[in-house]
Amino acid sequence: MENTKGHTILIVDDEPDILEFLSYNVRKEGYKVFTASNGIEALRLVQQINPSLILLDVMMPKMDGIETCQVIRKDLNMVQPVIAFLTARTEDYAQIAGFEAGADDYINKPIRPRLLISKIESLLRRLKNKAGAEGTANIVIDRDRYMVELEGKELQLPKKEFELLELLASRPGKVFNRDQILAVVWGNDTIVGERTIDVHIRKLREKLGDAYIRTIKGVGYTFNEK
Amino acid sequence: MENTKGHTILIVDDEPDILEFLSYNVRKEGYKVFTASNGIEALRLVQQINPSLILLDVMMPKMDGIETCQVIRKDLNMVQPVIAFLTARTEDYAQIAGFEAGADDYINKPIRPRLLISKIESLLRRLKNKAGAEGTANIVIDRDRYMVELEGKELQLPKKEFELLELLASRPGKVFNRDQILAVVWGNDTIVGERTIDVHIRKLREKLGDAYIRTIKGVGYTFNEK
DNA sequence: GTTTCCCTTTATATTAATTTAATGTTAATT
DNA sequence: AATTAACATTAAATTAATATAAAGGGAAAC
Repeated sequence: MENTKGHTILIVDDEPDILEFLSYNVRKEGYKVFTASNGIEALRLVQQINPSLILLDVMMPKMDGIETCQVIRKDLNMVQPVIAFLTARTEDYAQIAGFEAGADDYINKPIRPRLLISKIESLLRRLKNKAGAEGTANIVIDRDRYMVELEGKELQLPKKEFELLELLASRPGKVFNRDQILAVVWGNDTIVGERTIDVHIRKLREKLGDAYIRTIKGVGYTFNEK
Repeated sequence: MENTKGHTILIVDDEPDILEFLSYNVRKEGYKVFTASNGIEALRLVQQINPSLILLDVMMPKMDGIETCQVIRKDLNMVQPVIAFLTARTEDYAQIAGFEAGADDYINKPIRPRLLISKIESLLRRLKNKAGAEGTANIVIDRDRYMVELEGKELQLPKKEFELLELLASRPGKVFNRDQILAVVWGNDTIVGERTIDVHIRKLREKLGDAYIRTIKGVGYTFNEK
């Protein structure tokens, strides 16, 4: 397991003393640290340094933390960083507004270095898991090579099974009914018996494991949504 | 090396939207990403950043992907990167002279992020193992002499067999269906019987050994893949 | 002019994918 | 709790796809 060091962290606060105190302590742990003293400045920097984590003061002049967070979260072209708010204990309203803006965590002032570092590590660990399994299964379907990659394992499937899985996995969570499956995988004109789909589902489950395809009785089948 | 998996990837496409979409998705995985919007720009960048992998759009103004690829391949002073072409699905395979230009892979548009990442990983893995130790077969194809060198042995092949093998080996792992094979090897207009391809496959297997060409029943044939 | 070799076709065998059919299980409904 | 429709499961039967061997035509080589 790779450690969490080597990440870029952006710290944003309008008070120079706090900024210096925080960056000193975080840098000491081996992280690459950048600083900004307000939201505008932060937004400019974010583009360039692509931080994994932003520590964002809520109360700031010009553009406050919540607004800054919202702007970042709206930018779909950005690799979304983890965002933690720095709040004074008294600002309890900030928590509510903050979560809506897309915050991942809160750190209360005054900040104790030990706690800060431990929170940073925990947040970065969470970031790492985010990429892999978040709800939907980690499946790749390569039509070119007629290959299915599930949780890293490569699978070779017969034609019908491949196409059935391709359909189901094209929209994880969506329930496909039998008519839809027949229309896409078998074609609208071909007529097959009542149990044909079931048998193919069975074969897929044998190969993938039972966890991926779920039966919604009376409705159809759905992929994943673990 | 902060925030990267240690590989530098250059993405080249003339459409800003696609460029942004791709670089976002690749960057998210931790690669160091550079972008260029045409071949000229790409060539300039390549010198400076020494990418491990280039994703290269085929259709571009000024200098298209194929030409760009050729220039890179001719530069003997360059650490040769892996090059994957980005192609629209409509672009007829026969008319893409890509594998003669030295491409390592093709990725069809529209591009699905999951598949893209999986292909990038597979290509970079292949780069690591280089010299054909594991993975792709060690085959050299000499178009001028209709000569194939496989694992050290030299083979003289008849025209049709040669061209069939050349096609299959141009993209190890890709499954070519009968229509694609007919279009490229026989030409779109000629009509041959249902079993002609099989017989040529048979002859190739006789000469190469059975291990290289695999049948995907109902789909087509593929070269190598272990 | 004969021989050789490549390409294709044809006929039949072989293999694997797909479907059917028979029976067991589950879960919703009454 | 009984009923029933929907689905699961297995094995056997069927079909589709490809493998293989053999043979013939025709062009190029000798």
